[in-house]
Amino acid sequence: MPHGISDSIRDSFIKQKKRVHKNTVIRPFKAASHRHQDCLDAAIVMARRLCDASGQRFTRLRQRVLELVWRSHEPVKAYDILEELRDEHGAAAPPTVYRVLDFLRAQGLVHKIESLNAYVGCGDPGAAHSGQFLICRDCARVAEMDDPELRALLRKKAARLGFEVDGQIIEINGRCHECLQQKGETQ
Amino acid sequence: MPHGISDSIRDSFIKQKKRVHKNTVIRPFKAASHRHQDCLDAAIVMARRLCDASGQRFTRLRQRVLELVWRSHEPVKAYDILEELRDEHGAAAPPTVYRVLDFLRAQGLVHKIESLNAYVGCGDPGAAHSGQFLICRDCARVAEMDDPELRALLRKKAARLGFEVDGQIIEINGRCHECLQQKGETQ
DNA sequence: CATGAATTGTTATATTATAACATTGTTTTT
DNA sequence: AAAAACAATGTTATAATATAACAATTCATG
Repeated sequence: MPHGISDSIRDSFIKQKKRVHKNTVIRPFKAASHRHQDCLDAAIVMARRLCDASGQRFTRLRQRVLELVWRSHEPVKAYDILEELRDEHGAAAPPTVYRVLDFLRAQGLVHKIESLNAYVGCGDPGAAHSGQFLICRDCARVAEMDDPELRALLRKKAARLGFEVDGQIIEINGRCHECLQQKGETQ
Repeated sequence: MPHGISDSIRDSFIKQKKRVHKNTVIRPFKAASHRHQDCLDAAIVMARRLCDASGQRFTRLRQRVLELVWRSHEPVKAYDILEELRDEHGAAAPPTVYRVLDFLRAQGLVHKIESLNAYVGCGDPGAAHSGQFLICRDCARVAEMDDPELRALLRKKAARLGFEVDGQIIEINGRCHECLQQKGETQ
């Protein structure tokens, strides 16, 4: 673990590692009050660790794009990242962004939400997985699950047709807890 | 049931209706030898029925686009449809195609495969559903399931997070039975 | 510091989709 | 049947998403 990272981050980091095979929610809907800087910092720390471990270079550009993806819990569009990079950095063209996104996806640090053409940071980049996303139609935030039961059932149902699964895309639309509550209040 | 439709189509039509709530496979991988014209004819008959029933107009253009979507069991791209229309018909621009596809999707006659930006005919357009797709990476064909167990489990898992589901996108990548067999043979 | 490999920059273009308004076709009303 | 109202399609332009191909730079390593 690198120095200079707050205790709360180290704690959540450790908790996250412990929970990997118990808890299927790997990127929850966080309370509005949560300290998002911690999410961001933790994501960067994890990314650096993973890249170091696998001999990949976690360059300034890659870090910056990952930070932009983690700017919030809403999916981020490639061209929004591009615009931000241009503001900061002068040069930047679509391939810059897409290449970095491809890299981050290959490392499991970022997922693409196919139904939105947008990208979210992965809450558990250690384990390879394709993720199961809950997308709130009101606040636009995305939570990620990786539920083994779901994966197993899918595999079983597919197997009935003689189909061998090697990847799944699951994107669930609906309303998150917070938005449901708010809806209740205003009515 | 309209006249002039072959018995085999009527039979499969009836069978399909009977099976709706039993069988979760609503668009199987068909044997290479199947008479695809029957798939196509059945789709058109169903479409006309549904449109008649709901007071929508099943125009020549809409029928033609639906036929093109059903040209095979592989997903079809919007611009491929467009090109075909241009060949046949002279005038045609993107909005022509996208409007018709939107209409067909709204009627439940066609699904979009989000991960491919492509469209497939629905095997059970009567019941509203979002479908669960199996996509073969070798032959590119798509099968559709609508499995209540899967839907229920998803709903349950989402509910644990207080999330209310109102739509799901499930696209499974892998290899279909036929392609797995062929792979076995050649090795 | 030379070399090769990885990364990033640059230019151009492909692919997918929608906005906005004009025209045509079809019912419905009169 | 004419007019009004509405639905469907045509047309032009452009937005949004993504990749190809090649050049320049950076970086680890000998």
